[in-house]
Amino acid sequence: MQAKKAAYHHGSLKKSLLAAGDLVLMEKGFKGFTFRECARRAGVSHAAPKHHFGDVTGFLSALAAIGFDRLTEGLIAGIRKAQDLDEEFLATTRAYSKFAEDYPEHFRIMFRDDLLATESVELGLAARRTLTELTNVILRQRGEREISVSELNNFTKAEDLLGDIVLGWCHIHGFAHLKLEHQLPVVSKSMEKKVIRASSDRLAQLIRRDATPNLR
Amino acid sequence: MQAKKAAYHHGSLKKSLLAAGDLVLMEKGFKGFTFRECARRAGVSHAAPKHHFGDVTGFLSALAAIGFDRLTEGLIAGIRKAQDLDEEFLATTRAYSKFAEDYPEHFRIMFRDDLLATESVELGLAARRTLTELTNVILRQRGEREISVSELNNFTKAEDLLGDIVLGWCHIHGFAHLKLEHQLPVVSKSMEKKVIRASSDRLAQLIRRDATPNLR
DNA sequence: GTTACATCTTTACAATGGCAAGATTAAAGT
DNA sequence: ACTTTAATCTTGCCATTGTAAAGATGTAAC
Repeated sequence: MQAKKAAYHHGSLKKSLLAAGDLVLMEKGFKGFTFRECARRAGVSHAAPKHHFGDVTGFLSALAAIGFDRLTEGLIAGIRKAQDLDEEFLATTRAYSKFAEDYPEHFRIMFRDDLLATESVELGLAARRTLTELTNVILRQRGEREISVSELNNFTKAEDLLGDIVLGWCHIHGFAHLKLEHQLPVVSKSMEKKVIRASSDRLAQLIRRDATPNLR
Repeated sequence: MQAKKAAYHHGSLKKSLLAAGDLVLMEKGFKGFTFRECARRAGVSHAAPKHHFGDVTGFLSALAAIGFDRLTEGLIAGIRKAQDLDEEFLATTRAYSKFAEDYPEHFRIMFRDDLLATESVELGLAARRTLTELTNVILRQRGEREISVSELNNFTKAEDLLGDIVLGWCHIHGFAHLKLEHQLPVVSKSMEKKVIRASSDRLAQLIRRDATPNLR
């Protein structure tokens, strides 16, 4: 039954290929990531993936979408652990950075516009789910009502809120990215912890301080 | 004389290869970037680059170093245009982002630890020159004395200052990166300008406000 | 039960990075 | 001046890759 026989029609090849690609990305990294290797692991011929993903770009987009979903989950889990609003922004920063640390190769392809099929709705939706989570972090800091994914578009038109989102996300993303690529001028692990706590807290303070007081 | 005859010994192949690689990166992007194409443009055989750069990693590192130097120059030029300290941080953010816009493929390889030879002193120095420039932006905001490249190591040990550098650089880098990869939730160009001005100014204010008052 | 379609394989092709062996030239000894 | 040594570049080679085309196989629709 679930013993994968060598049937001509695989049955769930798309899933198997994604699982294989996910592994290859983690084990061999983007450099060692090849279409053919993924096909080999899925136990099919090297041309099989074409029917499901088109070209490499399409395949990477699907893997990037998985990455975004994993990031979203990581953010939710990290936020849940935060005791109160004071710790939530720092928790978000940490969760975001932890994802980059745990899935560096995913993180890399997720933010590579040139390697992805930007028209992929699947990828777009996954990215929007992540953005919604980040937006809600900011909204809570501002003491405002949270939104759902479907409301995202309307909210990004408010200049005030958009400014806070950019302020927060740029910091969070910048830290995770610079750390991942070893560009941060930090000497020790403990120093890094102190620094990111300090800067996150200061930023959260700033966002809350400038928010309209009557709403919180 | 300077008419490049087909001499067996090119004379300045390293330079020519770098110039070729620079162009290929800009014209064809990282995806179309190949060792052989660069060799072709330089008018040498496909195996010639090996003597000068080893493998692709080494070659990309040299190109990344060029990118960092270009970024450093862009930062200096942008900062010079700023009228006063109030505008300097915003000017830095813009210059950094402008570099990412003008040289997207350079930007991409510059922050790809896995593609570069991290042991390259050339690359390390170029990156440190950029970091020094950014550090000085923060130092000026704090009303403190600027540093030279050689002093960089000592200064990154001060937790207080390091926090401000991380705060500033993460924002600057995060914005440039997210914008380059089209992940910013901005609707219009004008909106983007407003937002980045607002967030940069708020951040600069924060850095200055928390700096020790007696020093400025 | 036949026809259309989706899925997967096989084969082929041009291109790439890296290696090894050889050709050519410059430089350094002597 | 002559030889030797080392640096530089070429040629030829190999395994590997992504993509395309055509064929094989099974599924589903009619």
